[in-house]
Amino acid sequence: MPELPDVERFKTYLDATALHQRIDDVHVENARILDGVSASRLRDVLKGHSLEKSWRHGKYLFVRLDGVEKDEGNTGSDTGSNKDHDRPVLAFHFGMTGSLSYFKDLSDAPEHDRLRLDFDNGYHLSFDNQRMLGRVRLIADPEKFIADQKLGPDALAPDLDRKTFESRLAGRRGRLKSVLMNQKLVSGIGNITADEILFQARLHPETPIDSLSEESRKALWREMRNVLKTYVERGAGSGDYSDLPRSYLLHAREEGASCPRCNGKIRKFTTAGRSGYFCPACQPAPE
DNA sequence: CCTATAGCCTGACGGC
DNA sequence: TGCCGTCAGGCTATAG
Repeated sequence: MPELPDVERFKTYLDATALHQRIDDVHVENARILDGVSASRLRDVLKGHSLEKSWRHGKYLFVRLDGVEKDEGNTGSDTGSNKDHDRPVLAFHFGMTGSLSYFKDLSDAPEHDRLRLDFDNGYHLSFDNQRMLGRVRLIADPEKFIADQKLGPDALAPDLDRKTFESRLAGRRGRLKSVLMNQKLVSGIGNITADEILFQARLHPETPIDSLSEESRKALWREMRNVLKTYVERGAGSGDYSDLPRSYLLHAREEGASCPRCNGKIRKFTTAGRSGYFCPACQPAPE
């Protein structure tokens, strides 16, 4: 499930619920979802601290910790350890399934609770991750993390402009859909939003990226921003995307469904092991 | 360097 | 009802 719009919703949710509360305890229900940090170290680092600020980059949700209590024996000398960049950051990635869940009663814990924080107000925050393809990390430097992962700029970053976008796609030879989903070029687009962007831009998913006309490249840029913004706005809150415009492909993700725009038949196809949908009439094959 | 393909995981669903 | 294959809103390691 979690693509850019979903992770944006998780950020809103976390901001509205779990910030600024002291973490009393940490439960790692399944250590498989941890990467680069042990359960005991994660607990040691989190305990007594609070979540202070979150932000999203592509499909990652970062959460900076703050020190509610100073470490023992580190009280006197102020060597700059209080600066933002010295505080560790939690990095959530949800994989194909998952979400965050904030609740009071443990009986309301999600079924696939993999990591749970207990706050001093009696509430809990759980990392819900059925298929365990998601990962939680503890990182020192988010900028470095993004650089190390070679992640491209966030697809909705305000300072990402069309020129930069196009320059990042330049020189690629792959098919349109797999290029859009390559997080190293632009971060945040997944299977659903890739299909939607291509549908709205009226581009065939298997168009070689290097064959796009100037006009098509403009449409691609425009619809990438439009579609992602629209998904974020309409999905905000519930994560129910049924309120998307009628002209959106999301309502017709089924072989043989009628195209929301031309009433032709929607077709199912497979690229890179992922199944997708498109309208052969609205999105004619290249050549 | 690049692109395309298995494999990782669990669970829901449809066909037999 | 039960079993089994398929498939799922992602990514990585590996092959070509």
